[in-house]
Amino acid sequence: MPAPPDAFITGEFRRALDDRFRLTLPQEFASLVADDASQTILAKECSGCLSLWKAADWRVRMDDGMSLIREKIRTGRMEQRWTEVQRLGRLLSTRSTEVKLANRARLLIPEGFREFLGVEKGGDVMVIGAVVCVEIWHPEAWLNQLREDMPGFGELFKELSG
Amino acid sequence: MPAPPDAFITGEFRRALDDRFRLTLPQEFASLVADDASQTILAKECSGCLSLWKAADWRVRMDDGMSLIREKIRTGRMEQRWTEVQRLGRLLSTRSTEVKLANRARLLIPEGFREFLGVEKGGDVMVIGAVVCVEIWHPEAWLNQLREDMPGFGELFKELSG
DNA sequence: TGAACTATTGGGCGTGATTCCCACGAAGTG
DNA sequence: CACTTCGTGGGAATCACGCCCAATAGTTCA
Repeated sequence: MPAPPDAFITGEFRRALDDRFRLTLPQEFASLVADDASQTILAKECSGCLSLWKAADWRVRMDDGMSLIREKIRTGRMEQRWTEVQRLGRLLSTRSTEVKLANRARLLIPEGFREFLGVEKGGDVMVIGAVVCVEIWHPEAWLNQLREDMPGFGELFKELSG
Repeated sequence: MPAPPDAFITGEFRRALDDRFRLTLPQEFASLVADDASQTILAKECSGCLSLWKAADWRVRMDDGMSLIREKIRTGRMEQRWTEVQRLGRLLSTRSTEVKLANRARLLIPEGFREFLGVEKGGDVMVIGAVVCVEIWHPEAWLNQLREDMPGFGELFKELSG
């Protein structure tokens, strides 16, 4: 990530979804992933997990394919790349969307992301600070993830901090 | 791409065809693929998928392809391929039509395109922004496409379709 | 301990989006 | 000509979402 002046995003919370699929983020998270206009990027990570990003950070993360497309389009040279652009564009569309937080911290999970998260209306989710973004987990998926990742924590921490 | 710095077309929506094979586009898409006279190009992409283009963009896309072929023909590098060229010519004819968006951003899917899309009247379709065009997918075909393009999301589909 | 705040949650309501459904007219058929 | 099919237009019920406020719960500060 681009050395953000922002603090690391950390913490773990249990939250419940509305019957309208609204989720109020812990206020401290909201300010870290939203811009002044309360806009953020909501993305699909893996089954049972969504993530929230500052638009700028998300763009950086996506840059693999997208910036290339942007360039091609800008310069109008796209010869044989049309279908490729279409394909990536398609994926960009399913993968993420921009959303606005109401009341500074309330997120409406859009259709399409609900099924992906796999939580019923009114159900619980885990909201996790993942340093560079906020993750929203289906409780069970979260447990599985933990079981899988925890043993490697010490190793990973050493690797990333050393 | 034409100079007009049109915004990326993105977004994913589920929509229903009405009993007469009409599809109301998400209004944000309508203006991005239609000109002032509400005309757009409807094209066949692959079985289960149609696409909508601004006429200008479609022309550019075709020309990019055509000029390549023209070049090959001109330089005589088409020897054995004539039957294929012929086949291509044939396909070009059915590949696209110009359609007019009626009243409420409503698109009548013409005969010939219906079977290609493979959705019954009243059935659901997915409407996807593919950056340079809008795509209309048969739900099943869309899932298959995702499975193919996003193997990482593998588990999801097991759950969603199971 | 109590008052003042803040964070979180639940729900009302208005507006616009999406559907469902029907009417009208042109075209096709026997 | 009676009857059916299809393209078109539009009315209207329904639904979803944005906006806002009220109630509750939890914390901080005198």
